[in-house]
Amino acid sequence: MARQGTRRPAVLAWLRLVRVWSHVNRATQERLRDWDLNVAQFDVLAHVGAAEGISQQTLADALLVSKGNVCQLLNRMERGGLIARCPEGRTNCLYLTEAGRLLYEQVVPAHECQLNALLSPLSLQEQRMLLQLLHKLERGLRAPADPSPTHPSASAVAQHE
Amino acid sequence: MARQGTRRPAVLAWLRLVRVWSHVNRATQERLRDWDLNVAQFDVLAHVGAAEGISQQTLADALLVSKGNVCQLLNRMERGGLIARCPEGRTNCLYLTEAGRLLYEQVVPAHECQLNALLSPLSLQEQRMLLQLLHKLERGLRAPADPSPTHPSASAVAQHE
DNA sequence: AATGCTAGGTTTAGTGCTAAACCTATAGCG
DNA sequence: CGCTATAGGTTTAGCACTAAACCTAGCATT
Repeated sequence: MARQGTRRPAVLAWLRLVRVWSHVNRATQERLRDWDLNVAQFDVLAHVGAAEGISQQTLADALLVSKGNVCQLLNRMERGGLIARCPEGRTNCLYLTEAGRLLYEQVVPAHECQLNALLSPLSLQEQRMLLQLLHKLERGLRAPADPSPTHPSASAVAQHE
Repeated sequence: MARQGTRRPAVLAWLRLVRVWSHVNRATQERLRDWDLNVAQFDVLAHVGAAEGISQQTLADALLVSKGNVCQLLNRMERGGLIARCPEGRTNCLYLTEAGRLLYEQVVPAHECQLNALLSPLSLQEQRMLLQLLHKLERGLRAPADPSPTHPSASAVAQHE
């Protein structure tokens, strides 16, 4: 309670990011219930719809979830008639069914629309700024063992203890 | 993937935000395993340590989780000797035990340090920019759902004690 | 061909969270 | 007082995800 003043921007930014994530996530979740989808299922639908023929493993990597999870998700969605597994060699290529594509073409624009609305407290320019910052951050995160620690901003790391 | 060009900044920003969230979350999770804590338990520890005497309900609201979840978390942490429930009226006031405070004073700075390192791809100024954008976004998100913005000034400062 | 290796997929045990029902002490009100 | 409503906490059923074991088809090497 005493150390509010000592909080670094990184910590505060993370707290806010978590809250924003949580809020948007919940809103999304609620909205998707209208189509009997949860967020993970939507992600599958959107991803397969945008890149048909993708394999389960690749899909799992793209969605940042385990392949076991993808397998279970697909079981349900296949049973629900949205997705088709098409064995090819030893991989399953994934495609939308008729129903799947129909749903895709409704729900994806709706979702993008909702996101647009949710982010509307920021102007377009601010959204682009946010996008850019997150992009930079993400690239930096993905290369943690970066052999070129060129940034003098490493002072951030060194300043503890 | 396919239709990148048609995507609005809001959608792209959200995708990036999710990836950043996921990455940092995982990194945090891994680090906390050294102390036999998961993220939720850490959050409880950090929050109670920063605001002792808080009630379970208030804690749940602050952590954006259900009170049932908090109850279960506290059961374990109480059994683990980190947290003490102190009944007062019909509410339970929460305090850290000796061991809890000891852990708190190790793990919270370490966590903040890790966050600092994780966000270090961004300069301090960029972190502040990010913080500001997220702050604005968060306020905007909370507003449409909440028709009574009774304390507009307080929300800016006293968010986290 | 026979052998072994590996990549893709599936299964399963276990964890963490939620929603919703449940319990109970207190507050409010007649 | 006594009765009800409700806020805080607990319990429970169920879902979503993971890690890790498992399975098996295809490939390489011999």
